[in-house]
Amino acid sequence: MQTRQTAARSLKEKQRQEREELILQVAEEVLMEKGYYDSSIDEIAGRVGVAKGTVYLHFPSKEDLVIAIFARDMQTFLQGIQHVIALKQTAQEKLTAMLEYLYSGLFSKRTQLLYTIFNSAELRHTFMEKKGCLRELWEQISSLALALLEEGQARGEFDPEIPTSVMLSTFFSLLSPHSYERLVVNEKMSGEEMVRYLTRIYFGGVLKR
Amino acid sequence: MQTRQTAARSLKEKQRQEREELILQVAEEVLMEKGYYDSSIDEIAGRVGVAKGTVYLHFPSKEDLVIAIFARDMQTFLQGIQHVIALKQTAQEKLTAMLEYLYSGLFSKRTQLLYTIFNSAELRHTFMEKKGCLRELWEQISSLALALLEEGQARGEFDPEIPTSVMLSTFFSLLSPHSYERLVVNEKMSGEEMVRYLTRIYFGGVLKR
Amino acid sequence: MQTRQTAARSLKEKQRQEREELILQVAEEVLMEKGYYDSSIDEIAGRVGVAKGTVYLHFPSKEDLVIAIFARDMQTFLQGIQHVIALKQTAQEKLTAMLEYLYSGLFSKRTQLLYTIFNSAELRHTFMEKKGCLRELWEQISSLALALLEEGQARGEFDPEIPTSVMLSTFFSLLSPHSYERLVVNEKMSGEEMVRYLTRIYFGGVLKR
Amino acid sequence: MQTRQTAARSLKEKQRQEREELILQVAEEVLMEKGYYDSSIDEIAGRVGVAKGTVYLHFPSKEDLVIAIFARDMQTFLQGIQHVIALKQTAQEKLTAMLEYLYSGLFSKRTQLLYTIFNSAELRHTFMEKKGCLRELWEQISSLALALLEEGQARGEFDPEIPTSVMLSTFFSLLSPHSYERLVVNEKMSGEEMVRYLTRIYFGGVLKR
DNA sequence: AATGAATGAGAGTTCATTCAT
DNA sequence: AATGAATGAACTCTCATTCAT
Repeated sequence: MQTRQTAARSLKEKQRQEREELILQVAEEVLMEKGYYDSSIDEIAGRVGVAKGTVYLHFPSKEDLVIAIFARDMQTFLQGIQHVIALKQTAQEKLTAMLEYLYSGLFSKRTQLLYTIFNSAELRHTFMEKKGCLRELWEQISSLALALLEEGQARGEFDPEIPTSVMLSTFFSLLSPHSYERLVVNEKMSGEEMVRYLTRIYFGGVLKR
Repeated sequence: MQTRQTAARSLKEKQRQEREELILQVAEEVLMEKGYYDSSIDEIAGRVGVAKGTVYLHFPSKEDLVIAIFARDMQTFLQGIQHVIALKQTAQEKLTAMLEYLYSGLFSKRTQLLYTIFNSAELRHTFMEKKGCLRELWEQISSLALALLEEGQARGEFDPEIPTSVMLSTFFSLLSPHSYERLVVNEKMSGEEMVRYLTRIYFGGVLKR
Repeated sequence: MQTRQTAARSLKEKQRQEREELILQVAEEVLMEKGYYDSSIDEIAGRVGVAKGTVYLHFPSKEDLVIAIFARDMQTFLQGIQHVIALKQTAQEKLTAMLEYLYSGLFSKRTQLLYTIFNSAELRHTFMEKKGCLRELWEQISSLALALLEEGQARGEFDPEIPTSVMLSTFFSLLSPHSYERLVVNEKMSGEEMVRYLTRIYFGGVLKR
Repeated sequence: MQTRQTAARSLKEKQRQEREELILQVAEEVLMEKGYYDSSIDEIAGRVGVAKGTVYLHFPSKEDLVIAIFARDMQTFLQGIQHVIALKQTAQEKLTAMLEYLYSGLFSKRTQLLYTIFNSAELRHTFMEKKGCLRELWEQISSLALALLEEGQARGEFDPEIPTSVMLSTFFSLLSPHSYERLVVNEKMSGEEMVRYLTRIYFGGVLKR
């Protein structure tokens, strides 16, 4: 049986988490619009509709707020990826499913955000190469893809003369924010279609077969 | 006939241009070392050996200075690319030569710099989508590659089912700063070797032939 | 006869006072450890084990909390001093006993705290020269010593050519926190020994007798 | 012969030093009025009549500004003290001259300021016990007085049973800001008179001779 | 033309205080 | 009565930009 107090406490806790989630969402939006340096805590707080201090109640610094956003996204990625690759058989199918997942619907924007960080030397250093959990999460995602590439190579699916490290880098470079903006935003190509072409290039090359 | 005055004036003009060139070079170095937000006009002026105000005599704002750097780099790229592709026959050879040029020796760092800007939402907006000059240059470079892809496709070299816009995006995504750091900086792969693998993937795919 | 209600009320009142006392004790500790500006209500509440708001139920502001601490300490001092001087005969003995009391055992740290406040322009202004209570208490302690000095002077014990106001100031300056730290903390001199030397200087001067 | 340029440069340099001096003076005033924590760079800049940034042009941080103030004061003290003690013979005369110097005219307020810092545990730690030049300067002033006390004791002038470290601490405790405010500000005693009484107590004690 | 001192808006961060629950 | 989330003013510090010399 719940006492009134525990009920109240869990209500507060729930509200707290809702607010934290709201801050994370708004901060992610602002981050995607303006990038790390042009996003200010003032603006994030303003858009959420709380005072600046409230943001600091949930996240001890701007850096920590951004890390929380990325950690959440990467965890979502990791779980989603693990789920979708479990449904496929070959390495090629699994890698394709990974790409489809990363650039489908809701996640495409988040993927863009992550790319932005990874492609900026300064930010990558700040957020990935320090102790934090982000490095670890990235290594997990990265290892997952690498394992598939090695497995595929071992089984004779993939070109044995290309180092898997190159295959891996290329795999994650397939969709830069630049490409995304050009193809999906400007040329109105659907995400699915884009992924279809990208995987076709990745696996088969651009040459006529 | 030149009067003493016009001679003096042209000397000054020459010195002015030399100084401007020096500022551009130093600013590019600083930009590559520290990124856009951590580069300060103070540091650039300091390294050049002029006062801060002098930088503003040449470039009306930090933004304009950076635009000038990129414009110069992109012009160099454009000319270099035009030169190297003139020496090759097929579209594939020409595109390969383009990549080799972009990531060879001196230019690899500049290429990284450009990629960083293009892949950062906030900076791309600031530098590409506002004032025309950079956008126009990029379109030229981009058109050059696009023309090769279309030509190659028309001649039956390239897969006719992949839209050339996708081929183009993928072509320019081949080397992200992330890949560069991973492969060249961490794994000590040579630039040439990396380009060889990337073109092999680009043209032939990762599948076993 | 007490009704159940009044009994309950007095119980609550007792708990209230115990809590207030606990807050005072903890706040004093924190104050001694960190000084006025580096002590936060958050930390005090945290160490007491209550919420921040609860501290404000007892003390309307940080300033008032600190005033309450000092008022309590000064009242303790006043009573202690009155007690120890009652046991002595001459003015010199009584003053010596006062010093011994102030810097013995438990009180030395509180004395330091008071000195810190009194010797800081900003804090003295805030705490002594505004609201009356502390000022009044200090006047009482001060008057007690002054009366002894005047009495001693009248009886021919003390130098008649030194104004008692100067004797008084000097008396209270004998042990600055600076001296305390130097002699007791760094040089490991015992409190008693230090008081012995200080009174020797105060009463007899540093000259050879 | 001075060129126009060098003349201009030295003018600028002169103006720069004048401004720096003005900032130091104003900052010292504010510091004396409000103490370290309640002084803000905004207020100092405002009183000087410059923008906040200008203060940071001269001093890299609030801490450094305060250190500069103290360093300047302590250097002035050190030189003044060395000068006045050179004119006296015995240790007693020299120490008296030191006190007279420290609390005379212009310096009395600065002395108060230094005392405030020395008597606040937190500030002493920040400003004295780090690497800075302040510790060194203080050691020099302190050593000067200690040497006189030891010399006086060796020559039989001073009580051989009181450790010189105690004599030293007591010497520097003679005039606390508290005493100063009480005697000079409230009771309108002149600085000279006060020093006369203080030295009388210090050297001869308060007892009737 | 060249300087660099001066500016001041704006950043991240802290914390005493309030008040709905 | 007790809570602690929320507030927002105030802080130190930065740096692109201006302008008197």
